[in-house]
Amino acid sequence: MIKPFDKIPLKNKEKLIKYLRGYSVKLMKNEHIIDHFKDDDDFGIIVSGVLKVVRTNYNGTTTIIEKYEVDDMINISYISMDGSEYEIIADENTEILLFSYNTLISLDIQDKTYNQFIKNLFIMLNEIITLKNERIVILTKKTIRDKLLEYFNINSKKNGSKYIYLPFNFSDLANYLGIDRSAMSRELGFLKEEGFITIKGKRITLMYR
Amino acid sequence: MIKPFDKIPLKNKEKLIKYLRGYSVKLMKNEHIIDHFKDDDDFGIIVSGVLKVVRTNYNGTTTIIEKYEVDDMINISYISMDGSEYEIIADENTEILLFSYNTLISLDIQDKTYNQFIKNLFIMLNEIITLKNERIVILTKKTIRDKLLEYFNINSKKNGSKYIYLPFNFSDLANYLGIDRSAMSRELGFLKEEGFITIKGKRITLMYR
DNA sequence: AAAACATTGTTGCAATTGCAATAAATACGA
DNA sequence: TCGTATTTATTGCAATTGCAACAATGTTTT
Repeated sequence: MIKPFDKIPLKNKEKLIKYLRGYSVKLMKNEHIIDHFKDDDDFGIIVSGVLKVVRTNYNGTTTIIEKYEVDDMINISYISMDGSEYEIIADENTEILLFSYNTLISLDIQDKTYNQFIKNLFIMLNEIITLKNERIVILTKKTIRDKLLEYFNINSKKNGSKYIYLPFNFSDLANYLGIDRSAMSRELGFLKEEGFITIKGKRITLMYR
Repeated sequence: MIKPFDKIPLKNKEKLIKYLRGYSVKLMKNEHIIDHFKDDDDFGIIVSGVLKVVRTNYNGTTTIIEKYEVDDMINISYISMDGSEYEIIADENTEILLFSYNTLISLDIQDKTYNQFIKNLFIMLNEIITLKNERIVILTKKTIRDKLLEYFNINSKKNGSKYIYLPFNFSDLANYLGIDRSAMSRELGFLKEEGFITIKGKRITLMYR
């Protein structure tokens, strides 16, 4: 998996960051990013730690929408629009490198480091799109069962195995699939009963593969 | 809105395409793209015409998932995986420029045209991600009403107006929102009754703005 | 080890939704 | 303009789902 500064020597990296007027922000656990970034600086790279995007429900319960980890790229603008019900919060002490997206794309220089950086980001975006597409395919399925099976199939294909290791807990899975957790639990129960799957912790085995 | 070959003179563009071993494919209306591209060539740009991604239902009805028009970029690999229920079909006579994504990203040259091209694609991908995110936000809403209202809000914000002009028909809207068309029609009826919206053709007015 | 907290399982019930079938309205072509 | 095809509206009904409340299990902290 490619990273933002792959193939870029440390020295050049530092020059590049200066050039892009990137600056680092350090968040304590549970701090909100909104308090730190300026309007224009809508583009970040996680240097260390973890950021989570949470949605706070009308009744006060919060669910995690996404997680960003080291070397992930995050587009802050789409989440932090005013009136948004989403917030970006540090899940632990976290450092982010912030840029202005506009500065990034309006530079008109022929610089090897800069070009390599753009190219790395390009590749990363392409991977992100693949993931978003997968999620959209799942979310457009009509029933919980179909969503689960689609999720299973995609992930079983990915690692060429009938085993699936959930990268998060069942609560977050339900969230990712856009369904109620208890309803999902019920449906997983049916799938187990009918012999389609077995579950041990975060490992799901597809019996029909 | 940026295009793949912005800021690239025609002459350089032709050189670049040769360099990337891009080649053009012409599809007649209703032809499937699957018959034309090689495994490795998973990356295309629409030169003329329209491509549609359709999902064929178990009972034979097909729904349009996405449309690609001139200068749109299309990542074919994610759709054309075997066992996929999706197909890419020419909606009219269409010409596509096909590349190998791997060739594109593994080139290691310092060439102005090439770099500009990557940069353009980078910007385009970023826009695509914004759109995908919007759709995901909508799709994760629990009720039809909430999906509709979210869709309205996003689009009303976008053009800073209480009017929304649907870019497709209601059938495709239901599809975009991942819901049953008749159920959507019913809910739109309620929203009209309750005075939230009025509808005239493809124009929806938000009365609460 | 106990207590506090977090995650997962279960279930009744009401509300929402998909589905199917049909009617009405609109667009389109001969 | 008439007829045909496509799109949209309507509605009954069964199935699915979200919600709430609570139990059970697992994890972490003191």
